[in-house]
Amino acid sequence: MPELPEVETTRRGIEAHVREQRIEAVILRETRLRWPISAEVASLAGSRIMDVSRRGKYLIMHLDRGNLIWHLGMSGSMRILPIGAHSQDHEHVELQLANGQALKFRDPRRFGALLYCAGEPLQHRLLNKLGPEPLGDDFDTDYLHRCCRRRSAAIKNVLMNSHIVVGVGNIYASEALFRAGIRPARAARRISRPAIARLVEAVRETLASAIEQGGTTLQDFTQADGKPGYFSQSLQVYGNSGNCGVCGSKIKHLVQAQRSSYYCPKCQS
DNA sequence: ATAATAACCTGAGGGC
DNA sequence: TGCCCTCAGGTTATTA
Repeated sequence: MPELPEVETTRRGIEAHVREQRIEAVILRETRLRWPISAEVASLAGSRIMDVSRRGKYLIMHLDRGNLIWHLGMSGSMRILPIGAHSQDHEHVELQLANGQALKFRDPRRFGALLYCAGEPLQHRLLNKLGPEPLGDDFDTDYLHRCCRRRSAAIKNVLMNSHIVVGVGNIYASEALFRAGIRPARAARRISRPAIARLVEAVRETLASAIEQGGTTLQDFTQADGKPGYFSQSLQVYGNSGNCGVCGSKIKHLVQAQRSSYYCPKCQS
């Protein structure tokens, strides 16, 4: 589920509630996530959360003793609720804080992860080979053009490769390609430099706009206060079985790397 | 190195 | 009502 905007929305939603808070108790109801939650996590009661940062789709809680690295997978979400609030199904992890609030991690499909990292979290093996942040200065036309120049893979698959650029998932890949006027199946090496420049801007604008609206809710995702993300209303092609809002053409659907893609055959080439 | 494919899970929705 | 099928925001490991 969550792509970069949803993860960033989550980070912003929980930050003020968890920052500087002591963890009074760690409750692990289900440790079988993407990787088993290690026993070290259970022994973090008494530690303090210094801050919450984000790298790609990972959330990083910096503690006074090590770090917690979270991933929301396909169906994960976090909420802040008073300790003792009624539990839902699939609330696998709960951090009870000194301020009386609990951070609850819910993930029906269990593709998410919670890892303990004693050292520098950005050096963790899952994070140390990630591509640049799409909203940062390192993601520019030169960079993406270099990545695409010799690749025969479809541009949508290139965009979704976290070793090339982080945070762009299945929804926003289709949306950004629509904004840039590029078909998702185009071979990356066949895309002109001006089109690459448009794509860089399209990715940035799409993600920034989605963050402003609290992300996109299709099924599972909620913000930390329980509200849905409102970018769903701004989707132009993803999940659209009707017509293009710009030209009226019927939106086309295809499957790439086992994922659904959508595009307008007239606006995108 | 790059590219394609299967795998990990639960739940919702449609057709019969 | 139930059963069977397909599909869903991600990413890693394995294989060509």
